[in-house]
Amino acid sequence: MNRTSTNSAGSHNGRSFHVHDGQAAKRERILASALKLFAHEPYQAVTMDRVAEAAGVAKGTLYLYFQSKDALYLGVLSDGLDTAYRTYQSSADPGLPVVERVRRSIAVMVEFYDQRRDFLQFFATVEPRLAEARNRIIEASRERGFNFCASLIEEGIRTGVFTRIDPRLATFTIHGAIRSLLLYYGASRPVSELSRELGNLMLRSLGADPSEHFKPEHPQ
Amino acid sequence: MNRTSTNSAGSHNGRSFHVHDGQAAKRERILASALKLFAHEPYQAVTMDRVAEAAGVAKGTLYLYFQSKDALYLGVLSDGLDTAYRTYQSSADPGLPVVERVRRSIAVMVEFYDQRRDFLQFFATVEPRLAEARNRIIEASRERGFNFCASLIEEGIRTGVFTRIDPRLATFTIHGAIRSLLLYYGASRPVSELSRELGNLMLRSLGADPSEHFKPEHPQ
DNA sequence: AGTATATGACTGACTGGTCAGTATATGAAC
DNA sequence: GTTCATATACTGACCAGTCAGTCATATACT
Repeated sequence: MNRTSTNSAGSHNGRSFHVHDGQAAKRERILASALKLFAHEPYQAVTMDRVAEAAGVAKGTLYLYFQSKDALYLGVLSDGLDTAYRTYQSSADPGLPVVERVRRSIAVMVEFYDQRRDFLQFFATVEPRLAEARNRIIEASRERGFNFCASLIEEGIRTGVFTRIDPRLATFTIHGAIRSLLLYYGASRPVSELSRELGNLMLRSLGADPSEHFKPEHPQ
Repeated sequence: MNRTSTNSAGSHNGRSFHVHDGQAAKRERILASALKLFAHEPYQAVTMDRVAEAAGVAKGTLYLYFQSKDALYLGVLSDGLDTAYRTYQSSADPGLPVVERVRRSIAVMVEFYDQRRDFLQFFATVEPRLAEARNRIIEASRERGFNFCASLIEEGIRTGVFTRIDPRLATFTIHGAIRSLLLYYGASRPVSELSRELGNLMLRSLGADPSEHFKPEHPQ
């Protein structure tokens, strides 16, 4: 299914000029161009010719890196999801109390998608019940993210910080909220502010007093 | 744009057999068939031939009722949104206290989409940044729904039932939560139960004690 | 030379939309 | 109630455009 997965990359060459930048970096360029297009137009409307043009390569080249249009679409998707999950995961700080970790998780995710509007848009309009492969990727990734969040909430319940609620339900609430917040709330308020307020909202919904443990933005 | 809108219908004929059911009812049949297809496959994959086949009419007939494939898609969309908003609106009971009205709104909306999984699926995957017309319909409908909800919350804040939060933010949270709840929560728990718990969750996030005003499911 | 990579004109399949023609309904005239 | 006339609803073979994917050729690199 995938070739050129994570191969060679930088053998021993010294040159990396403007055009001939690369081997596998070109794959990134194609993915980036494709994302930009897919984010603003439906699958159907994005032609391989235009992807090629945007990426600055010939159409045939696309087929050296991706088996098909579908595979390209899928590549964009899994690439983005991987990054998302890595970011999400890496921001976890086991030292902090649960309330803060929840707050932090929300903030990180909001920030992540806020800085990647294209991917957000793209991801928001992926057809869930589509081709099997596509489905499995999303499903799996969603589960990963959800479980991460749900177990956090579970811990909170266990330790008595949160009310006894369905962690899965709460997780969906949080993720749904972030999604619709970023997609539909205009630019009338700065995102960081919204993010904080959303955190409070969510913590309150979990039965925790958000003001209680508040500590203002300890730098890094 | 639309012909056969709400015309003649039943002149004076007595017969209405299985096939020759109708004039404008056929439009509904086409919309229903199209919805079923669009809900499970991307726009691209749904051909007019298959819509025609599913609706039991010839392809040409589709073009008697809809100007184009896009118009058909759009028809499915606005049809569903109209129904949604009407349901939403008609469930409003100005006599109830705010807390109960919020609870009720959530319940009604969850139930509505739960009974219309196809439309939910369809609606969830509509490409937001698509054709202008499509956009305007969704945008307008979303605003209507949001405003309805937001003003409810505003009232709650004014009357001191809710904490001072951004009503718009809270609205997005609620809608996002409903959406992701229905789309991703499996069948492991009955929807009515989830709906109630979600109501409590949301009320708590708004700063109201959900158990306080609780009254068990007054019939009708 | 030989290998890997890139190109872009070409093709074959697909599908939205059309339209000339058929079927059905309505109704008037006898 | 039969016949004919007119209007309306429907049909499906057909066409023209589009586009994913191919491949013979070219170019760069070793």
